Amino acid sequence: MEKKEKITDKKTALLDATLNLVNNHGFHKAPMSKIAKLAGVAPATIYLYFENKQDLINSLYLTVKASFSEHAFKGYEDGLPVKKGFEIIWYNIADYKLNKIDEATFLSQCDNTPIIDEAVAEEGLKHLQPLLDLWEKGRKEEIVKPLSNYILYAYTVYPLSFLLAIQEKNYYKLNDEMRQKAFQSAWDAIKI
Amino acid sequence: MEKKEKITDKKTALLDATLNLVNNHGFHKAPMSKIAKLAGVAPATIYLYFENKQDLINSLYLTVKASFSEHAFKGYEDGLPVKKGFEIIWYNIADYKLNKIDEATFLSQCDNTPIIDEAVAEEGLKHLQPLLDLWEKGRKEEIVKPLSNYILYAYTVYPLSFLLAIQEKNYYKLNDEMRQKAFQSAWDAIKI
DNA sequence: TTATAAAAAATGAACGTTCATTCATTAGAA
DNA sequence: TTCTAATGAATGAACGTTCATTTTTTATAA
Repeated sequence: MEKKEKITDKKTALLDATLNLVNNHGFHKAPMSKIAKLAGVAPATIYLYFENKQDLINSLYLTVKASFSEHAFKGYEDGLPVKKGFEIIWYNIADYKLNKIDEATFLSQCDNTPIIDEAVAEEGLKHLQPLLDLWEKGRKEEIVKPLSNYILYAYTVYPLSFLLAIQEKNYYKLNDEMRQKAFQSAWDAIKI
Repeated sequence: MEKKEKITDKKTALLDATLNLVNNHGFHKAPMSKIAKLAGVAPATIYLYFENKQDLINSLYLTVKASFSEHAFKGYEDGLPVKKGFEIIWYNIADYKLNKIDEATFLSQCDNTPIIDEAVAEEGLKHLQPLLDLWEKGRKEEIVKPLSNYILYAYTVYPLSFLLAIQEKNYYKLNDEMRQKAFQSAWDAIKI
């Protein structure tokens, strides 16, 4: 028990350190030596927990992606009305992107650069299935426009990445009122 | 005349090479030696045209951003009706993002990572002013929702980045019909 | 035009540094 | 004592950049 916890401890510290360094300085300025130092560990120790740097990055990506997906579907269940279900998921994602800033920023970076191995990136996509199912239902009920999942995603979830980036740069937080308006725009974009 | 052209030639070749390597393998796997080789030039030659690697990347960013902005406002003029003006600009941007794939992919990467110096990144933003002015007009005429420029951008232009990425990964091209539907969604998101 | 000198552009090898990774050794728990 | 986790110094490869030299272009004079 204790042993397991300790292992997780250092592993987590390493993942956290990597997240911070890659976010703030980019992959190319996040050397293993600095990651180790920030995690309070010797460089060689990294290799007890990860095969190499690429494995470290891939693991971080999958870890963060999993936490994101878990967040996205909190309180959601199949069978809810389409708009209600969509609202729940959308606000969950908004909360994650606008509060867990470091994690969300890192995901943005991974999705827009080739730093993650392709196979790993694809694995990260599978978590969104419930949302895709919901959209399918919405299309059948003619509540949602007959658009591909890609386009629906592009106009509802993806804009949140931009709002996150803006929020970070301007050091201001999107308040509840703005968030409601943003949701309305997302819904207007895809509703029939 | 000839001299000027030749200089531009090598500089252009270097920028092109950088664009390709950074796009396909990321900044950290785009060493100066490879950039030089791909441009058909000796490594030392790069330093005749650019101060260092950072300057090379910054220059590339500004060059591409300028070409993007030029494209965005082709055929647009002040005084057009808001929806018409927005349509022209939106389709221009869509054309750019979906056809000039390399350039657009590179811009995405720059906007989501810290590889560009902050001051340079801010300079790249100034080009969009006519669109911001148009939105201001739209808000005054109560055609466009009273949302900040950030949100309007997030729901109209930004989604195109996602569609670009998808198009790249799936090797399919968004046809005209899909493009029209995408425009409709963008407009639905922000119109009153 | 041709020959030659001066200037500019381009080069490839070399430099110092930084990096990811390894390994012999040590510290600590069982 | 035995075994595992952790270490810090060591290593070789790769990197960005520099520099002495060569090649190409331009300018000048015959």
